[in-house]
Amino acid sequence: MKKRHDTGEIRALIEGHGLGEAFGRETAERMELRVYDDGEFVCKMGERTDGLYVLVSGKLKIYTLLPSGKSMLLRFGKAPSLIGDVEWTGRYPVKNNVEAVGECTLLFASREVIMELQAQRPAFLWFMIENLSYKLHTFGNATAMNVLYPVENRFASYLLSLHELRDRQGAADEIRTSTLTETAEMLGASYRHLNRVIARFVDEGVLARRRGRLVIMDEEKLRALAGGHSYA
Amino acid sequence: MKKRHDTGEIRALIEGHGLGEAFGRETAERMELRVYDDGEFVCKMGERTDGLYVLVSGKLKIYTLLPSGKSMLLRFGKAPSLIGDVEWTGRYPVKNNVEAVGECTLLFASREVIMELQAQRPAFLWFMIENLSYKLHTFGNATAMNVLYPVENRFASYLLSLHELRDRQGAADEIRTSTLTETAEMLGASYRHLNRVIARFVDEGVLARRRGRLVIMDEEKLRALAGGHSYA
DNA sequence: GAAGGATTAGGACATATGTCCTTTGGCGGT
DNA sequence: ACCGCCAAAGGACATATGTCCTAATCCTTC
Repeated sequence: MKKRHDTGEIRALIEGHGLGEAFGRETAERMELRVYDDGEFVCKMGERTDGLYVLVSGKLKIYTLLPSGKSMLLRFGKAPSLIGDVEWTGRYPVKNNVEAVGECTLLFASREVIMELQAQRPAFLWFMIENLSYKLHTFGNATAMNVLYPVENRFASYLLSLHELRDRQGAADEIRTSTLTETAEMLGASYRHLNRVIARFVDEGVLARRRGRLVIMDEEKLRALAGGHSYA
Repeated sequence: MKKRHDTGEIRALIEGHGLGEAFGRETAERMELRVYDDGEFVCKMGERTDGLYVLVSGKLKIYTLLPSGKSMLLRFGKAPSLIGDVEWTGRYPVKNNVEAVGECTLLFASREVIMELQAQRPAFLWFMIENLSYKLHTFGNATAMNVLYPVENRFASYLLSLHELRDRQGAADEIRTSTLTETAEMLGASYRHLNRVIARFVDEGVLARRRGRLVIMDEEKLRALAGGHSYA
């Protein structure tokens, strides 16, 4: 992770993402820019956050590790997503892993700066409230999806999320599934089962395997399988 | 649902639940007390809330209805639990059903009153933020539980939640399972399957069936089955 | 380019859970 | 007391998913 302190750039990013109202003028000078490489962690479970992050470019994978040792994908974060909003009050430890998927840039404001400049500003507090509300509101959907829908649908949704990401980055035609084992964990399923699902998809012409990678053959069918739900 | 406007009583409840700081002095006069009977709805999915509620006595069952027609238990709310905190900004429609389990009393402040008296008070905004953070923090656990654990464990947890409720109300020894079909829906399982699980529990001496009702025979085993997770 | 480890692919079998259907028993209404 | 309905109880069978194992592949390193 690399840090930058270009106040002009930070100011531009804040304005560009419509955050000018939430963060006052002066805050920009005290914020920094943090750039993460693919696979780097913005924060890990159990740690304490040092402040508040705003994703301004790239995509984040947010997931949790369970006592059983399994992991579960919660969602993907895209700009301008707040990270550490649950924890920045200092009351809770980090509960989920946040990992960069491709290069990511985040704005960062330390807890001290926020407490000093923002803690009494209603505009900022409102911003936090609306963001938290939004998360709670959408989180419900994700939960329902996890409980209700079989792996088949969740996997379709997962693929589409990555697919959209790919489009934005103009990368190759293949899905970036670091490893299928890992993907299986994301979905809270066993590798074996995911494999079965993939086999079925290939059978039905939705996917194709190419040298171990997956290629989407029929985006329409995939979208139908995802059933309107999305991790993105 | 019955309303009351006893300002003295409201003030006492606010103080008694440590909410004095969050709500200013003047707000009490503009709040009301709403009493719900067992089974009544505090709010239903899709409706708009009229304001913010604080549960001060009784227990609430919070669940959601899914497009597939199934329902899923999210959690039980106990005092002093905020209801409508996600929706009160008016940005989102109600997403979950909130139903009284036994008689419940809630403090109520309309959106107008809040906007007029609280929207610019950092103390209130902080209160909301901390509450939302708390919910997001705990919600993660529930989700994990739903995805990870089989019906057997979730049901054990559900029974214990109701059991604790019963203790507090000093009611009979039987579990209040309005109907097993409904319970099954709460757990996101089919009635048939829940029935199988119950049969197994009876086999193992954890539960007993008595005239269609269930009786806990071995609370220890039940607690072990719940594995430390709880909907309460 | 061969050895070794990781990753993928898939067979065999067990468990979790769903759907459909039948029987039984309790309880209100006549 | 009789009827009829609804919830409870459970059989039969299908699907979803897990665990354990084995074989084929790919990639890295020596």
